[in-house]
Amino acid sequence: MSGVRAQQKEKTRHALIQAALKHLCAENSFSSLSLREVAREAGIAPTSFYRHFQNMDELGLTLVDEGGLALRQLLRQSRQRIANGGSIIEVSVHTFMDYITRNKNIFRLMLQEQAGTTQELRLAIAREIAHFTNELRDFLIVERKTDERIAKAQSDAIVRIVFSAGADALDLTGDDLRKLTDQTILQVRMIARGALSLHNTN
Amino acid sequence: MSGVRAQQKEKTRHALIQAALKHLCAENSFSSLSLREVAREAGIAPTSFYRHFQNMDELGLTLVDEGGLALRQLLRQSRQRIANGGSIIEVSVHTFMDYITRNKNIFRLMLQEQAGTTQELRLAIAREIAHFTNELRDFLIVERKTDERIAKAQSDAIVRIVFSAGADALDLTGDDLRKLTDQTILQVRMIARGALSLHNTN
DNA sequence: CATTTCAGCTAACAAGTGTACGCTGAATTT
DNA sequence: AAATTCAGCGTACACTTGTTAGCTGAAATG
Repeated sequence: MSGVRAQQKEKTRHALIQAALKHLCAENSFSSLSLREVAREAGIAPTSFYRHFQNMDELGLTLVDEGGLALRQLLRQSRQRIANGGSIIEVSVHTFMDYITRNKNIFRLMLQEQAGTTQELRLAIAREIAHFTNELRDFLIVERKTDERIAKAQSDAIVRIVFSAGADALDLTGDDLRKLTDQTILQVRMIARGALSLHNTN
Repeated sequence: MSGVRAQQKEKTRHALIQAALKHLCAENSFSSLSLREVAREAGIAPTSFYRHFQNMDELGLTLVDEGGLALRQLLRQSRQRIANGGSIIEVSVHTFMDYITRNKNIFRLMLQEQAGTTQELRLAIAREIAHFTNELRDFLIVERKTDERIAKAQSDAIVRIVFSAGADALDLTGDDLRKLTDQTILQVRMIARGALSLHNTN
């Protein structure tokens, strides 16, 4: 029942995932990563790859799903920090930037394949982002009593800006990163204020 | 002096550019486009490609530059329409969406390679976007007397949102496209109002 | 008219790719 | 203890890729 065999299989599956992630950087996109490369890095024969994934796209899908999961967990932490008092905007943006700088490769994958070649991957990424947007929208409606149409546009705008800034954050460190983060916070504040203003006048 | 020869060369150079553009769609990214494919489509031998570009990256750079040029020209038109009266926000967003739907492939290229593998291309695209942002920022400072820091954040936010929405617009038509455009206008309004609000209180 | 230039060609290469096929041996099941 | 399963392997095949080297013939130059 312990499953020595299944355990070993899970292990090399993980090795494949790690191998793929390792090769993702500014110079190597996921779509330019070959099955053979991944297999080599993971220490198995190319043909053994098929024991774990039907093709590279399926591996990519797995990466996106795992990345999305990590993101959502972080968001939950973020919401807790807000519940304990603290600016929702500041905390959220900082949380997001932290996530990105600590999971650069997964985020890069999402950025690259968001406009990439494989429809399935594109959809998966769109789904992850929608997840993000919807949670924020619901928060705005329930906690902030925001009008639905406004809340939808507002959450969508915020997510777009934060993701876009996140893309730029990948190549920054230190003071530049701090500046970008501050500007992003300012921008999200703009949206929040603007939404409130439109809310009250319409 | 007429240059029958130079004329012919320019012609096949154009054919190469068109061939590359033709193959850009949701299913074929620029980075997955091979030199041989482009040459085949343009009707020349693979090796003749080198008579025009040193490598594929140089072709990509050319595409980005040409796309950026078209975009800037459109922006100028847009600004004229504003001078003749009309909401700057509405006109600008509509102009942008028009550009995208009419130049889908160039815009796709920019989206795909914005987070792509070739540094030179990435930088070129970043430059084009910065161009966009800077012109808007200057407009805000000069015409709208906006504080510089606010103007910078505001223009940056607007460009981020419009580009991001543009990416989604690529796959939409008819009513969906109209809805997205309307929402984008609303979002830009939010930012404008929020910027004004922050401007007056700080 | 003689010479030079040069866009485009063919042939060829080494390297890398995805994937089909069938084998092996250890883990698992019966 | 015998039978089955199956993760991983090696071999092999048919392609595609970028790039080199050298030729050709028409256009440009003097």
